[in-house]
Amino acid sequence: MTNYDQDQKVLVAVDCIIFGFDQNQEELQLLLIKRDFEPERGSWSLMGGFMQKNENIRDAAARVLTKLTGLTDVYMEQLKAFGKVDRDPVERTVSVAFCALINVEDHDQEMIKRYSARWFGISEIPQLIFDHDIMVETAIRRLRYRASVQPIGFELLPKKFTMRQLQKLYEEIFSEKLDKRNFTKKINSLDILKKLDEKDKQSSRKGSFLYKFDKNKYLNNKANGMYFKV
Amino acid sequence: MTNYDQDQKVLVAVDCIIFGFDQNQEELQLLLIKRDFEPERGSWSLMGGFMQKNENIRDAAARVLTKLTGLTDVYMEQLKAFGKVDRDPVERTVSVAFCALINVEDHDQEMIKRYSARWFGISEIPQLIFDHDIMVETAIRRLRYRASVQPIGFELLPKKFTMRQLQKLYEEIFSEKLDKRNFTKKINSLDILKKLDEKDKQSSRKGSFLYKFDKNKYLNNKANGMYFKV
DNA sequence: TCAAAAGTGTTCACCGTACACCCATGG
DNA sequence: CCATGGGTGTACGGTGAACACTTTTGA
Repeated sequence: MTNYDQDQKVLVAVDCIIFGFDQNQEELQLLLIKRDFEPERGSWSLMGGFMQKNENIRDAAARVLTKLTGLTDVYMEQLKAFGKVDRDPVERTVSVAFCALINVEDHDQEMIKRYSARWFGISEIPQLIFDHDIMVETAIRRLRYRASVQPIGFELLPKKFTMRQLQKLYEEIFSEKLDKRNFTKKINSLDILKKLDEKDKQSSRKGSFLYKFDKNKYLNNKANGMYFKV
Repeated sequence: MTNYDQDQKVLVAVDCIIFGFDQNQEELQLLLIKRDFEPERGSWSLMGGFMQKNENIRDAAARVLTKLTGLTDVYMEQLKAFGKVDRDPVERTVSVAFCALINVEDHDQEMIKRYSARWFGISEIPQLIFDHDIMVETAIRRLRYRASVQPIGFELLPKKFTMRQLQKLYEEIFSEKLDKRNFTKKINSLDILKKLDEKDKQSSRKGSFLYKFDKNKYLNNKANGMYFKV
């Protein structure tokens, strides 16, 4: 075995674009941390870390996510590598961005405080360090695409949710109002939900029925293809 | 400025999935090289190389592509990073895969010989080294998606082409037969081609009209959205 | 009894799909 | 004159999009 050129080694980082859906504000949000280290101490940033030499890159991203949220087994998707020479002022670093969808209820509030992290609505994201703003843009585009192709929204909701919550979530993802009747019709036609006998009374006097995502139904109907228009 | 942890540096490679469309065989093809160095000497492989420390990752991919084909200003799209610990047996290496679309007529035949490279139809791709087969799968999926969203096919054709060639190309990309009338109708409705007065007489006695991609028309109609069904 | 959200059906326009015949030409 | 590929139009069905009223119930 020959050895490769050793002079050109660089650091590989991972950065996590963490999406959540705030039930109360009915808002798609992003979890950002306030850096308490140089460079750019005090600026807002994605949660990141360095890939270890003996660690799969995907595992590195999962580790970093767990460090901030306490969550494991989270939906994660790699976006791409960001590799401009000067993207990190300290040293040449290639960063691989991952986008994660979490159920906000589940995550560890204490851990978040430890990193001075905060949720931001996707329409009010502050300026971010390095090329993190481009990563976020990329992530939102990917989320939209993914949501139009797979029933991915359920990752962002609690186990039980109402049709209205689901609709609000998709409205946030696609940044457009959807028609209540058309939405219900579409979702029902996909045949991937189980309607429960319970109602959620939080948001109205009448109450609205709760649903669960039914993975078995989904796997049977997988041939369906598109879920929503892009 | 603090310094990051220096122990974890790794090599970053780029690998190019190079697509071409063979006019004669009407086949979508992939350009592969026969490795004349260890490890895996003699095996088929994607063209790759290492990113230099002072080089944007995208530029590294372009450099590698030029090295093999002689071409510059080629359509390239990053797929993603591949970063399993053991993907390269020699040493920990993260590879970023790029997919490139080239016009086969333009490329440098001599250079290809120098690398013992060869074109393979996408349905007859040999076993590849490392995780290159997964990269190729990913690239084909991305090509399909991209072709359904952008008028990308023209990158693979000569400047002037017939409606039949374009159709064959899309048939290859989507691996399905398309109806001649529906195809023509669809393409015409997009209003992105300029019909020329010339005919190509190679494939029939009657001859078939040549077209050119009209970038101005395309940019004006960009709002169109989808191009083909996925 | 009233305010506020939940739930529900129909119509129309457009687009994707299926489908078959005539045309032009070189040999 | 004929074999070969090139070019063209129509009819149907499905899906997305627009649109408004009734129901429930806690205050």
